[in-house]
Amino acid sequence: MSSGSKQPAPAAPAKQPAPAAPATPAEAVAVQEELRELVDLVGPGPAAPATVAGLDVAYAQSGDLLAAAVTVLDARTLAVVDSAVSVGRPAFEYVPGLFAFRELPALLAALDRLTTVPDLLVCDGHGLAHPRRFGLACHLGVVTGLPAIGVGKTPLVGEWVPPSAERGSWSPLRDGGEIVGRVLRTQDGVKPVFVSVGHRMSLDNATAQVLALTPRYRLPETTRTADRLCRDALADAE
DNA sequence: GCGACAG
DNA sequence: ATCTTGTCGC
Repeated sequence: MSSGSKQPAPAAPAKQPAPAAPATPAEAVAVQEELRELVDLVGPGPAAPATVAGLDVAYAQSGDLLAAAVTVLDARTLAVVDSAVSVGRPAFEYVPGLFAFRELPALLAALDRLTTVPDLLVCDGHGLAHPRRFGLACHLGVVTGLPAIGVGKTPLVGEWVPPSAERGSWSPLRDGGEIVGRVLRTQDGVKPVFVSVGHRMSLDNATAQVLALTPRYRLPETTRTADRLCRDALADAE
């Protein structure tokens, strides 16, 4: 578009030029230290997103092949309206705290294949609830410019007390003197999940979105549909 | 030194 | 993440 267009430029979320892929854990840490400054902690993010994306990755037994999937759900009906997959190799060894570098390239490739742009990314892993406050959800949020939240099944950092047994109850996840997320009960009597902000979202809104995505099961429908898709894609690839 | 450690 | 049998419960 020329600078003489009638309309002002759309307020497109600023994508972040992807830094070179790190080759060593030390380089990966340096990338995190650099990108963490770009995380938007204010949000508050969309109160009523039209579409919400789920991202997940499945690995082959051999460990040298993976399939990444993104499913986009209508936030109101939770029906899948778009999806994409990408098969590849793990881009990094698995190191707790550097987990994102393994799956990021494949996840970004899958995101690129979508025909729509989701209003929110729901990631399988943590956001701020990370040793350097830059988990997968922050990384994906900063690189895509999209609002993002992290939903982890097990803790990585922090201390907490179990929330009461009813769906919707939560307790703060604390680490190093700060609140980095929430331990949220998504169904009565099930193990809680660990919700944290990724990018351009408030913790309150992140919690609300996760509850809206868990009408029946412990994990968000976004995660469930993406999990099924990447498993199927991996089976086809083998 | 020992234990913990997203997926 | 993935490897794994049965089992308890709706």
